[in-house]
Amino acid sequence: MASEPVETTQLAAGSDVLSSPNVTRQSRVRKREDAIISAARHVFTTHGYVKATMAMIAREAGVADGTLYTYFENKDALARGVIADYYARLTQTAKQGVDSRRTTQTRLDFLARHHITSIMEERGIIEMLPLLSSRLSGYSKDELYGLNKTYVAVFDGLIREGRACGDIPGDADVAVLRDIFFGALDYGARSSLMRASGESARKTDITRLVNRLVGMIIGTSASTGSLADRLETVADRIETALKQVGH
Amino acid sequence: MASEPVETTQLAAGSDVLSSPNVTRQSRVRKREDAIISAARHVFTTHGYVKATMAMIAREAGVADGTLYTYFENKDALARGVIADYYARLTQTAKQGVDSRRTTQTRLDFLARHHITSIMEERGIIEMLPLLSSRLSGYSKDELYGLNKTYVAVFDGLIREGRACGDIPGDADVAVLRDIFFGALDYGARSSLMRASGESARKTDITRLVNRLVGMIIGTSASTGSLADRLETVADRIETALKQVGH
DNA sequence: CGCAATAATTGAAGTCTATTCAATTTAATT
DNA sequence: AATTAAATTGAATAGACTTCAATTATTGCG
Repeated sequence: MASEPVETTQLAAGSDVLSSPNVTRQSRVRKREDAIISAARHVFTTHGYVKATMAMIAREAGVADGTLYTYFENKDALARGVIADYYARLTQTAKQGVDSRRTTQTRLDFLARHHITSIMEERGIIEMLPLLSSRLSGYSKDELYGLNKTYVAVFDGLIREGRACGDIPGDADVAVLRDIFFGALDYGARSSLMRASGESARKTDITRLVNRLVGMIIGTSASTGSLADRLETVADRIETALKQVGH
Repeated sequence: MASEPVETTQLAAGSDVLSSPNVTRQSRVRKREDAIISAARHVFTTHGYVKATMAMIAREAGVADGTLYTYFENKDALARGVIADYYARLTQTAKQGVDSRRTTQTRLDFLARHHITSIMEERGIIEMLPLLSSRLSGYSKDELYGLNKTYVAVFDGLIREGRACGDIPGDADVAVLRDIFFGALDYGARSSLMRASGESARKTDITRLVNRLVGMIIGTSASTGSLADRLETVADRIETALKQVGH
């Protein structure tokens, strides 16, 4: 429809990004990617994934709309980029904090506080996760799956170490403890923010939850009722069998 | 641009919805609202909030695009409608199941299983929640906040009753236990689905998590007649499974 | 340094989707 | 049967994501 090549007016595109000597192309590209991710993080957290627009992000990053697409395939990929960056930072600071502490209890305590605090601060980011996790299957191929795995590995290591030196009793599946730990913290973050009470009230919320949680894990007494356990296993099998009959 | 009133061809709009006698307008409207919510639930769960389109929903509900907007203000409101409907059903079945059991242990156990099972089945629905919760403030005015509150009230009541009759030791804040309970179940549902192992593996995941969780709250272990309690749990589950086969 | 080749950037155009609204059909009422 | 009110329709609108041909910037080389 449009016929003539238009007189484009583009002036001084990257005027602020570069201008210092010996910056290689690669370094400038990396810098721009950072700028885009920062802008995206800001826009996503303030407006939410749905209402955030690519135009807003481009404007805040100081680039044209089209430029975003040379760095990220689409809006989805951009959001995933933001989350990936978040996980990287989270894992790094978590490891650091854990390493600088000695006892199992203080380490667990730190990890819990670190997690819930980060979540509450950058809540909008993790909220995008379920949106993006490509409908169930194929998620394990996703980069985010791996990043999440390395993050929670910090917790897993703590548990195993704690067991080895007798600080943590019981033999519950680490996966179960992990679900309880992170699940409670995520949910707790949400509900504390929703109550929307003041800063100090939230502090109290955090302390109560973290203490309880760590206490439960460290003080867990092993229920060794193997007979009962086996009974439930039997129930599992009966249920499965019945369902198969149904179909 | 378009000038002339067009010869519209609309034929037999509600031909399938009505056609029985003494259906009042109100009842037809209610039926149509149900149809829309059902269609929306289906489309939202299969495609996710973002990729689901109003046109898809309208088509599946058997109405014109515009009709959706006489029932729900916009896409957001429609999604909230779906969630509200979900919560209503969830609360009803939860209450019912709890009331039909006697001991604190079996009740808690049922509630946990009921929750995680429902979540896993209709996972896409609750995943929309964070998207819709109007950015923090003002959420307490939201209908969904109230519905969630009445739902978790079932758990709260259980805890208080359990304390009153000595089944649940300790004096931890109920809010903290609630965060741990529902948080662990939500998170556990996600991670079990993500591992995407088979049907029976997921059953085992659920059993492990629920047992641990209930054990932690009740104060655990094989102290007082837990074998008998667990036996009842097993009976519960067999009954439920049998009922499902029946349908 | 000048020039060709390559990479990055741009923004207008294309396409798809949520939402509106005037016209129309259907139900309730007198 | 006629009138009033409600519900429904679907084409039109506006705005968002994404593409791509044209343009600009950067690198490598003689």
